[in-house]
Amino acid sequence: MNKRTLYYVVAILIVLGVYGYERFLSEEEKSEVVEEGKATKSDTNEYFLPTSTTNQIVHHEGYSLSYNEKHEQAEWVAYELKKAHLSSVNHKRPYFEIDKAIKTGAASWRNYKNSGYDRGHLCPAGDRRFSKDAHDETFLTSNISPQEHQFNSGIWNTLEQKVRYWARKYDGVFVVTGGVLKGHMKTIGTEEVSVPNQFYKVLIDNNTGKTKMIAFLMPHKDSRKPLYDFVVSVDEIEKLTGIDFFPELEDSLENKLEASSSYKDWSFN
DNA sequence: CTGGTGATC
DNA sequence: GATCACCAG
Repeated sequence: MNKRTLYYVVAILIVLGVYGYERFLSEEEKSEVVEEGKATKSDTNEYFLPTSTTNQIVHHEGYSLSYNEKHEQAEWVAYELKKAHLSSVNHKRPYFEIDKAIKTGAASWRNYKNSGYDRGHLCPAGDRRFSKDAHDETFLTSNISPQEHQFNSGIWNTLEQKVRYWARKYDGVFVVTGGVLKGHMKTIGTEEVSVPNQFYKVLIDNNTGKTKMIAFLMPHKDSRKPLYDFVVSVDEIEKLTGIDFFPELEDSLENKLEASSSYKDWSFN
């Protein structure tokens, strides 16, 4: 065998090897995560996971969530948005699927049909564009909440884009998002999916040396106010939702950061 | 980017 | 039900 042929054979073997490995990974994902919702998560993910008020945490490949059966949606969705996750690859939008990992039964997408409300992503599809699987995984019904289109495509979208900006600038952020599932709420569909009156987003950056947090609380309506007008302390969101956001942080650091509603460490430019 | 709807097979 | 074309903020 001459040298040229040898290189050719080696190249083929590498391609087949990578293909086989990806197949292996996708099989593993199917059996463990999508169907069973078992606890496969990164250490970072585990460290920053909030508490669940409903005792139903489900882990997917690209995000974890706590499902509230009564309100037929997640009380929080949490994921790490790494700088390396940011991608300009476009994927075709899939159909929403009922999340089989929710043991009490996740809401059907039919509840949203002709409801007048968007199927608003909690973990945005735009944050999971680095692979088709990660992107498609955001189209599970456990990852959506009814949102007014003007809100979703307006100030909420602006906030989501700002999060991507911060992920790029600060080399990744950890994100927790949800609707405030309290008080009187409108419902949609036969399963009575609650329409939150407020949405929140909590961010922590623990990888640029100094740990920093920022939290947003927004009324469920579009606004032309600047984003920083919606900054609140993490404590305020914990008080509203009953969720403890970063229980595994060292207590004195947690107390100090969660009490602050300062946004001086976060660039709004 | 964030989304929806109507026609078609 | 799946797809494609077309629509809006």
